[in-house]
Amino acid sequence: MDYNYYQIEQKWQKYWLENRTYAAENGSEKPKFFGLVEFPYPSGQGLHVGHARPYTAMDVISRKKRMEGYNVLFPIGYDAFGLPTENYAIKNHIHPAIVTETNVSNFRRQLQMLGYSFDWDREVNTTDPSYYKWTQWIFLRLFKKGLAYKASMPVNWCTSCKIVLANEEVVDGVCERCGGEVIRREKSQWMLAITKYADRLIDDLDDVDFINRVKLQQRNWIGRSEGTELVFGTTAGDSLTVYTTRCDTLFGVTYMVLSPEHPVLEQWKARIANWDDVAAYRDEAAHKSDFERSELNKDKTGVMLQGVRAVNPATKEEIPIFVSDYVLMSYGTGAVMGVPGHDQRDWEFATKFGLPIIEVVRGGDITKEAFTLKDDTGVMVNSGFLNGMTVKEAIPAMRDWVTAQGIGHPKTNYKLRDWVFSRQRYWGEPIPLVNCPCCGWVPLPEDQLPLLLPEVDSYEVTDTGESPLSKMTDWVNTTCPKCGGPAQRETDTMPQWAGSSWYFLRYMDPHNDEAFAGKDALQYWSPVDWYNGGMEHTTLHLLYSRFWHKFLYDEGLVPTKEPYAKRTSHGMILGEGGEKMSKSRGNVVNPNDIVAQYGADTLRVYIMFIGDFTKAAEWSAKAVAGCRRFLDRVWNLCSVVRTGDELSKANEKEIHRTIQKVTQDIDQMKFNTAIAQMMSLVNQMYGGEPSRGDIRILLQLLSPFAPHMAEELWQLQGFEGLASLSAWPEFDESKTVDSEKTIAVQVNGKLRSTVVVPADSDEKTVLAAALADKKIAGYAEGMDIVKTILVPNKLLNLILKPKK
RNA sequence: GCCGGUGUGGCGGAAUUGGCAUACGCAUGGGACUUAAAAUCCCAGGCCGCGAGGCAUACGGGUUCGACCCCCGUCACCGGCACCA
Repeated sequence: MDYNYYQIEQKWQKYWLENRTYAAENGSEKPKFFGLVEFPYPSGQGLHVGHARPYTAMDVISRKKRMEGYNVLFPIGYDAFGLPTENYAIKNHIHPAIVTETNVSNFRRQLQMLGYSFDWDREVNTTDPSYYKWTQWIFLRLFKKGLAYKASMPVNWCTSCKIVLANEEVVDGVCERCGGEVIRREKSQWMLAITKYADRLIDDLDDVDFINRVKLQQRNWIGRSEGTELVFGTTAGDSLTVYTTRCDTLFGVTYMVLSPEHPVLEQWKARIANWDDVAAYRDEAAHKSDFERSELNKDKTGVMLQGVRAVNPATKEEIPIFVSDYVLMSYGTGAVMGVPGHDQRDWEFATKFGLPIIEVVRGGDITKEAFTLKDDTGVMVNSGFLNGMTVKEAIPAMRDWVTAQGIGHPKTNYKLRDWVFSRQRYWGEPIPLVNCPCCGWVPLPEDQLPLLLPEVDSYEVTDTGESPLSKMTDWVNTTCPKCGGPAQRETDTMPQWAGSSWYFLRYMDPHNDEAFAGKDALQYWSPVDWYNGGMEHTTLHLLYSRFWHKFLYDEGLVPTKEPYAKRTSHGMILGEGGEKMSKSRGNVVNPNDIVAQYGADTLRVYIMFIGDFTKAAEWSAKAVAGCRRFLDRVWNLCSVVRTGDELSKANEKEIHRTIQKVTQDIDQMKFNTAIAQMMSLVNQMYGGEPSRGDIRILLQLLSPFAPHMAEELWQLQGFEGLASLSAWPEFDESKTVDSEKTIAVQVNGKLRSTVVVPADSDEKTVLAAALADKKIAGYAEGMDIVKTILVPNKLLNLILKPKK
């Protein structure tokens, strides 16, 4: 009988779906396992083999957990708000909801085609009003706690399309669609105060099992830095505050620099003799994009203020103040003290403008470059009371001094910025706030949620940069929920990150219309036990969702501080030739084609066998065929009805080893070696007659990887129930060991021969066996055995020296 | 520049508290079956050498009875951040 993968896969997919085989149970007495994969953005291109890798991996893990007796929640959904859909809708004059519907159907069909054991009763879709009701509800909680606020923020503005662009639409400083100039423009935006959670987002990483590079990347992204804020007096009679991590170098400060956006400039306008130059420099900086401003850090530019100078509090000397765009308004205080001897950027600036460079830490050659080491290498000089100290000693000494003088204090800064939460787009969650001339921003009452997206005629953004919703005057004009007076709705929508920040919670209780999820469901399923996803989501999605979850925890709405107990990450699937798969390169592999040609089980086995799960892997059409060959061999071996429910003598040992290896490897995501071991077992079984008992175990181990075939053969052999719900086999370690061992024999560290001895033989026995070996005897001839090293059951090393 | 990762046959990759390097698969060669081919099944193989043996885990050192593995240095590639004071 041939392996008819098409019929078999159709049959079992239909069976699983109709019988709700993999539905998770709320309120079960069983231990739970919540395995999570990143839900897809349902693009028009459909599922990509890149999706198949992480999805198959977590499916394998979930299927094994189910067989191990867990109540498994393995859900899927769609993160369906987003730009590509909106752009497609604009271009083709189709409502984005309809585009989404079509794409979702396609994704669902493809996911089912791959035999994933998702609980299809729990599918979620972020664009569904019954879902985004709760996204809006959580936003309002944030708003009520003061964590959502309005601020003027720069946006990317395409001067030719006259629209606001997302960062990813700005390519090399120009508009991705038209190539037009992109400038920074201030716009009032909703912000979320994620920086208030910065410390906890760092510190709580100690309590979760995330792979190290995720933790590191999040820590670096948050960028906590411990330093000092210092106040400098000015000749204008006011003061200027700077942030520094090197307060020890205060005696070496020879100038100050302000960011072009620094507000003090306006205050000093009347005093600044060269105001025209300063204003011109400021305008020029404003017209530079972020890209231009940060791209070339080679040449420092700036203008010295005429008429205002600062005073170094340590030396009491007057020093000049500059404006320069190498200082960022968005970090620290927007002003820095210039220490050209010990900061490379300051060194370049001072060299260009001919400013004095003072050495205050001895140890380098400051005529060539700044000396920046912060360890014990340098010694303080030219620094009054700090002289003779190391930098490590001088930092706290100076911090104490400025604190005592009342001109400074310790301060922690972060690179992390607050989250810009507004988008001037149609296809996103409406922000449920009303702007009332009397009451200000007023949240919609809960019973008015969800605030639905209105039907609009055009999804095009306006040429003023406002959201398309702003043209809907019927929708925009409303009454204030507080005072009943005329008021206007917010017309910006939420970013795509909103819906994905809490979706894992909805899976726990997806049909609840009283709450985003019920208390019992949250208590039972929290936290997510294992979340696998791409490294590209480390600093945005993963951080945002941890932030929301911590907020919900503070509100008493979820039971755990952290949403995910464990986070792992997969490598990318590259096209043949080792390049990233892309439409333009024409190297995209469509899962539909592979399934049509070889079947879903082959695709699953191949994508798990392709290489180390955590590393990038190159697609190989030939190697796919090899995996199909393996499944054919399994089919030919197992489609013959066998006899004997006990394990066969010939295969028993290898079977126990395989159970052990597959069990351990799946837990460590070493899927490739688990499959290699099953291949070896099958190779061995070809050498003899496997019993029905042998086959049973093989099918169970194979079931997570090739579930359709395993199920079919299970039925064919007449085993009870479903392979995928059978109890995961256990191994007996004592049955995995050999009674005889092959011992490597080395002479002076080089392998010279091998001998076979009973397991656990002592040194004497092994040595005797070794000396009985012709080759070893030859080496030992005329030599003294100086030393022997035995690694039990593995190796014997003889150290020989010529006899005297 | 800073942070992290990786480097093993013709190819994808195995092997870690330091103990037989190259499992498994692809490609290749040989054999069986076949009128023949495909498919299938079996066997072989790091490189050099007739052989004894020698040389091999990016490169150069070191520690060790013994190093793909640990330490020091160098190179290459990949990812993240990047004027963060």
